[in-house]
Amino acid sequence: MEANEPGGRSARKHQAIMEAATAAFMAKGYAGTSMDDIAKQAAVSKQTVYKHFADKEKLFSEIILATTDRVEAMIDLVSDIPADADSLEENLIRLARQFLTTLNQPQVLQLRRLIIANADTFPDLGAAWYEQGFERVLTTLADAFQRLADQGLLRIDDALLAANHFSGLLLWIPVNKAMFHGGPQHTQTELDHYADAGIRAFLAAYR
Amino acid sequence: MEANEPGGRSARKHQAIMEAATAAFMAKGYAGTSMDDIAKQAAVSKQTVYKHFADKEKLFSEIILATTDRVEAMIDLVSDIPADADSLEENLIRLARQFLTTLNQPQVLQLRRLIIANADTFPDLGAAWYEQGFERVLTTLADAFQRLADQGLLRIDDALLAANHFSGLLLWIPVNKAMFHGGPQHTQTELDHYADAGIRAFLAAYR
DNA sequence: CTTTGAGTACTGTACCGTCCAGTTCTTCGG
DNA sequence: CCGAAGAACTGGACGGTACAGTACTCAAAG
Repeated sequence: MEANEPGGRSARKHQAIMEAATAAFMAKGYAGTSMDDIAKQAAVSKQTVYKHFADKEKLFSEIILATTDRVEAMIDLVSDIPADADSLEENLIRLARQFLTTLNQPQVLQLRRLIIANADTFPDLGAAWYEQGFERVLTTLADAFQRLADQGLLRIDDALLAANHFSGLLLWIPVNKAMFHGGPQHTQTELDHYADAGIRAFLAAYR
Repeated sequence: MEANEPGGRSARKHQAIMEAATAAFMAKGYAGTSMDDIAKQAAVSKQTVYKHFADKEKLFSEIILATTDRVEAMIDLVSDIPADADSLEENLIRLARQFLTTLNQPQVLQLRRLIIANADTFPDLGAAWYEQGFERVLTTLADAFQRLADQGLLRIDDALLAANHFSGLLLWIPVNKAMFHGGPQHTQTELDHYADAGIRAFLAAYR
């Protein structure tokens, strides 16, 4: 046999189910995805799915919580802003553009929609994802802003509030538009424009 | 006979179905609501429901589109900002507080979630609601800002962008939090705090 | 040889949309 | 004002389908 993936057969099946379920839920939503679909897509018998995950809800929960590790990239992105007075605007614009581009990826938007859509049925899940994903990025960003403030580059009372305003200025419009429409609605050029304008307003308020 | 509601029997039934369906969809989502539920809740036979609405999708569409008239109140709210230099901040804060309070009503949040959750299945519906609800308020707000700018009270290049920034500063955090959790998460005091802080940042950027 | 999985049939349930037989409301001619 | 034609409504049953989760047999991995 091919020892493609490490970690025994069972672990490989587990992985395959996770990946198939993630793709399926993302594409067709919770109610729109059947356990047969997932089993078929994972090239696995339905019995095996139920061996690894008690029921559909458990499977969904694990899928969603497993995605929170994707925020690590965002954390890294916002954690180190160079403390250089001359190039502050330039650096923030670069950060803002990456911020916007990352959060406008179809996968990210789809995940957002998936969680929001099922926040009624899985309130704990939505709350957990908000705290472990959303708020972690915000507090990290707030820390970075606080450092810039300590060095006199920004004028900030409440760093967390500043981080909130930062993301609100950048994200409110494009993310909302994407939420109500099927998917991303903006070209890279438009996103960059939002980023530039947002940073201009942010610096006018906080420098 | 009691002539409770005007318009013949048929019109009354139509109304009852609309109301019951709205309540049911809001509470339990599209997939979670059965046509039998709606009929029962409206005190109407299922046959009658299908007499008035071709199928479940049509019913849902009409329900959602009927809610766009609620934005009239918002339009009125933002359309007339007093052009008084001395009390500009005060007036904007009052506007911001009403803005936030209105959009944090459970019904409004629930409606948002309902539309977002089904934007995959009903893309036209999401787009229509975004344009007729969301964007109408934004353009009205932009017009109001433009008038203030013409009178020298604000310094604005792109009025629509300013309106976007206005709402982003105010709404991003509380609305997002509410989207991921079950319902509203904030006390009136917290909302007012967000409003005050948002306006402070807005005026720092645009006055 | 034991554990795990494949394949598949099966149970029970939920629900959309239709049909029908009988009842109630509305309307309109007389 | 009266009473019949006709439209709308009721209530329940039904067909068809989809799907969560289980049961069971047989093959294969370790």
